[in-house]
Amino acid sequence: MYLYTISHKNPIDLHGTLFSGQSFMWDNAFSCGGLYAAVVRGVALVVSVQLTGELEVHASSKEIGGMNVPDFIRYYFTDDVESKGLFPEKFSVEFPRVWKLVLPYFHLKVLRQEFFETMLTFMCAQGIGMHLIRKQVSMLARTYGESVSVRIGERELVLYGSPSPERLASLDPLELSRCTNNNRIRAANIILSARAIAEGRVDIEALKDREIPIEDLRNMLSCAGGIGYKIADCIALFGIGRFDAFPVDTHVRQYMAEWFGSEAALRALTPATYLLIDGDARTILRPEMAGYAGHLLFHCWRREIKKLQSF
DNA sequence: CTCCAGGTGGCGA
DNA sequence: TCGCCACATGGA
Repeated sequence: MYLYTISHKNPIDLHGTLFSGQSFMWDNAFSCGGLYAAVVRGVALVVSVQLTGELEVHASSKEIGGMNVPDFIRYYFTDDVESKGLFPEKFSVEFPRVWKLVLPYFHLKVLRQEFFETMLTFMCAQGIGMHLIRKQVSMLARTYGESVSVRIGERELVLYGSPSPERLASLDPLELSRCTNNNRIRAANIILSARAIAEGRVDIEALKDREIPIEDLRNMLSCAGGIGYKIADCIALFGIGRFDAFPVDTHVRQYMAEWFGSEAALRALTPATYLLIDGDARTILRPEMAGYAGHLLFHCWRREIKKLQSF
């Protein structure tokens, strides 16, 4: 293991709500007591925040995806995204009550996670509670992911990476459904998507082209079975780093109605309604950062209003 | 028991 | 396009 002490510009707190996206849904990457551990691109990472505010990082390799560890960590935790610029200037004046509520959530970071890992975890996140989603993701990793054993001082940790498309491609839906809440339709859809990637029928690098308008990207991603607008936007936001993607789920719909008076958000979440709410959000938030800011609002809503404990 | 959870897709009117 | 319903499980 290699040890690094990494300075960063923006506040990063590994406690509680801090982690965004499926980072803390991803049970293999846990963040308890200020500690974060995960396998990223085959490299084991154990990260903790020091009293000085710096990050202490144990890594099983000096390099991750062609980057040195400190650079990768700052990239992965989106240290380049300034929390000050997430909301429009006038937001605090137009919505003072929401502004006051969301202020404590500015330390929350949306992570730049892997494409297939993001697709897999969010395909498991349909109409069920966070608890069950984590259970599926955890079981998928322990059953089909590659394990990496690491030693941090006296602590022995066994971490599991996200399953590769190749590993899942050859599975039978009935077998995989043991890890997908017994939902065979979901398992079959995951296998189909895994095959498409493993066989090179989906060009992931092409999807990462920043020139693609977000509505085009959403349409391209939602072509696959089991992926609608919401999951497509989640993949774009968390798996491609498209912070302009604004996933609308049951919680977002609720706060768009309650906090911002969106008429569309009062109606059932059909595809047409989805696009209307998306449009409303872009008039309230900075379009290019709508998803990132929306994610702070998402956790704020769940914790402060809905009083939910789970992340 | 009922309702809701980080939805999607098939169906009929 | 819109309203139901199945898919599956678990917690409040």
